[in-house]
Amino acid sequence: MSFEYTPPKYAQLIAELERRIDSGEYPPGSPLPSEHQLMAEFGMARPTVVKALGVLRDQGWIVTHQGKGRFVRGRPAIPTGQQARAGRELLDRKEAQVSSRLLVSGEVEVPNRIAAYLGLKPTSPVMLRRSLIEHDNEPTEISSTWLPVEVAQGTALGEPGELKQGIRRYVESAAGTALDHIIEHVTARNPSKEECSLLGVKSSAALLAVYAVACDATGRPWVVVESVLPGDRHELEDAYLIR
Amino acid sequence: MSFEYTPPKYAQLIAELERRIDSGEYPPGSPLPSEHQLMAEFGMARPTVVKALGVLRDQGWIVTHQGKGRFVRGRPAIPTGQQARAGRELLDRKEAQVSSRLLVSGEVEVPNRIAAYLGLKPTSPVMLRRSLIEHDNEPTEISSTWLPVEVAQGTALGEPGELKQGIRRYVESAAGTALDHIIEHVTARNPSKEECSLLGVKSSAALLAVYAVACDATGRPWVVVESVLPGDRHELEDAYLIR
DNA sequence: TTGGTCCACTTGACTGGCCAAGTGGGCTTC
DNA sequence: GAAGCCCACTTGGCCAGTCAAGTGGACCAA
Repeated sequence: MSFEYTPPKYAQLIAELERRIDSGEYPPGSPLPSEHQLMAEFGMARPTVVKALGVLRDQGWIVTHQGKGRFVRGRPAIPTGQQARAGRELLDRKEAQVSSRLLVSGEVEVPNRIAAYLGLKPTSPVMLRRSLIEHDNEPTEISSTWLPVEVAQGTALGEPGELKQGIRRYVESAAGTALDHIIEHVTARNPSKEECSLLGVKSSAALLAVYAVACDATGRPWVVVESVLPGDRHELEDAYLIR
Repeated sequence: MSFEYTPPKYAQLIAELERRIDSGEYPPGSPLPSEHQLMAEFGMARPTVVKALGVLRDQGWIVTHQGKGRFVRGRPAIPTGQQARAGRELLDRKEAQVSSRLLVSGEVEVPNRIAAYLGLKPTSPVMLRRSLIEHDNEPTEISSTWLPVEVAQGTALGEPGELKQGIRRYVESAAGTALDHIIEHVTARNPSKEECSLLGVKSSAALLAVYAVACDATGRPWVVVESVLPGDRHELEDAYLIR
């Protein structure tokens, strides 16, 4: 009895073709072997070859022209859809991973913007957990987590202790459902007095504010994570295919 | 002879299942009909049904559990991967579509940031095309296009006339290759004196600056499009699945 | 030389079938 | 009654083949 894992044939073909493109054996712009040639070389049926090539096309490795063939597009800008979006990183970041100092953890009256994102009335109470994050002993970011008090009850998010997991875990267990998607808002604004002293910037400085609204599959928002960064020290980067 | 277009069977199944999910006939969390049931209902072979369901899974409509079935995930946050990224919109926007006033079109010495993005030496000449864009008779955005003079020669990008197509068309014909991907940088900063008067903001205001670097498949940058927006009037929004 | 036809080659769509693997309920057996 | 086996049902992977549609070069005829 053998317990070895052998990946599916089509996955092996994907890996081999990716390797050849990456190594320069199939340079950008060059045609790939035709379906029949790949069938012969790898001993697969045509649907199997086509399935592998379809994945490579969806991932941006190749383009296809009916009647002509498939052509190498070059190394995808984003390694297989795994781009590090700012909002997702905020949700899954663990407090132990960064040098941070907890500023607030408790109930406050909800600010207008957060109320709009969470679909709450203007004076509702919300749980706020706010930390100052430092890099190289310099304050570089204020991270705030906002969620309705009903959701926060029973979680450790209102406690002063350090969180052992990312925010997403806590919210998903309290919500009883998986978080499905993020709606990200990016804007620029001037700092408040508190932000001036915390970040050590002038009151006329430009701050980059990122709001990540995490929703379940029905579109209901559960939590908002805010990240405030000095604009002169930070830059958001994102890469994607034009298609 | 008939010239009617009939979409492929699998695409018809995709459309029908999307409709049923959207209408609430298949509510979130509920199981989809099994492959055999769909085969019987729509008169398709199994691979055809599976192909349609695979697309729905990739687009985030459903999740699958081997041995159990496929389950509705809810309406995807992003309609079919067609999210409007800021950078792509800048590249394909046509000047006739927006109310704009051309400020600059000609050669200038390259700024440091643009030189870094384009991989040029600090004092190289570059072509700059800059417009002030208005909405509701109010200036709301300064859009600048930067590209190496060698690329700009022979295109209409240096001419004062209105561009008939999006920037991407001009650059692709001059480059002789297709633009493949965009690397987007977002940052916040204070306005220059010129930007103050053009946008009608104070010198302490916070501006949102978006830089879209368009590259070909080999990763070579061809053009940088910069968009400067007052932070208090604009907000970038983006939605994506958590996975 | 020019124009058009034909054909080989490519990918796209689809069928009908096979076996493997995961899940869960019912049945048998102890 | 409880543990374990069996089986029906599900999706995952794969094969052999058919027909349609797009591309481009070879070839032929005017």
